[in-house]
Amino acid sequence: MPAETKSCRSTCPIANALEIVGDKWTLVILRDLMFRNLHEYKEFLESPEGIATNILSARLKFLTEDGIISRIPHPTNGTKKLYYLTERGKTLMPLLIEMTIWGSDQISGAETPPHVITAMRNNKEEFANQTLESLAEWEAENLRTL
Amino acid sequence: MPAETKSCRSTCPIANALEIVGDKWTLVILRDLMFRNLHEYKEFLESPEGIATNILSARLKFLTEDGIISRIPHPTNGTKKLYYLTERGKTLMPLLIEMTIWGSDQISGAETPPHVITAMRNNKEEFANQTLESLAEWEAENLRTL
DNA sequence: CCGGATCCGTTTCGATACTG
DNA sequence: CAGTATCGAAACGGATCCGG
Repeated sequence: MPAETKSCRSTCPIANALEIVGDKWTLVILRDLMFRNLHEYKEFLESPEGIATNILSARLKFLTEDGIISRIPHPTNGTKKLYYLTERGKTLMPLLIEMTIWGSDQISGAETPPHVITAMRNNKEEFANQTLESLAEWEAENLRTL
Repeated sequence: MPAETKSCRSTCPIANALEIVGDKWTLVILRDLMFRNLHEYKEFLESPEGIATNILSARLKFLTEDGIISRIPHPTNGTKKLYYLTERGKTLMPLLIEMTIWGSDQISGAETPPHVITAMRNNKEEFANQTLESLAEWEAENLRTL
């Protein structure tokens, strides 16, 4: 009995997400953009995971070419750039939220606040909306020129 | 306003998921286990992504040691083994579902059935339950000996 | 045959030094 | 400060070999 018939509708399009989701550093950058309000090259570098400069450059380039993020010159500081999520990039949020939830309750008893997580788990929608809102705030401040 | 206070509660535990989610081949195997009802070494090898034997071995080993999957000797064929998701492994399903959804509607207009996806998107719970059910069916047939 | 370990040529990654 | 060059380390893919 061919297994393909009963499950995996449409050849399991997970493959299309592998380039993004299957890469550790890409995920770290996306997390920083979504949940930590980071927008600068230097800020990404200082993330606890310790990404290297060439890796960061490569991933930012890939994400930009792929339409997940975009960038502008820093409004006041000419030497800096600001990176931010495109609308397409924001569609990855449910995925990142699931990652956060799963990562939270796997290290049970560790440094993870107990019921904050269950709250997040029960209010994914609200959590997503709050996060989107804070992204919108940042955009309102920094993307006026567009 | 320090960005850390308003978002990223609890130091963003995404990091805990990176070993699993940040690896392409691990995700491919998990997809095969969850959505394609594959349970044998050889079946994984034949997946369209084309994983190499040594890579497959390494990932299966890691996933086993990490408690995501488990394995038993094939009930009728002594030389084969059967791999299957543990309860812990099944907790990754929401994440894989989000990956599937995201992968589906990014390749817009491609080989993806149109409204099947939106149905899946609107019925994540149901889709998850259906999938869990089909996993349970398989277990009922193959894990009797436990 | 099947799972899987080992070896090897090639590619990719990543830490650091360096440049504009 | 953003990004590149370099170079050793690791991962990958493929083939082969081994044990049951």
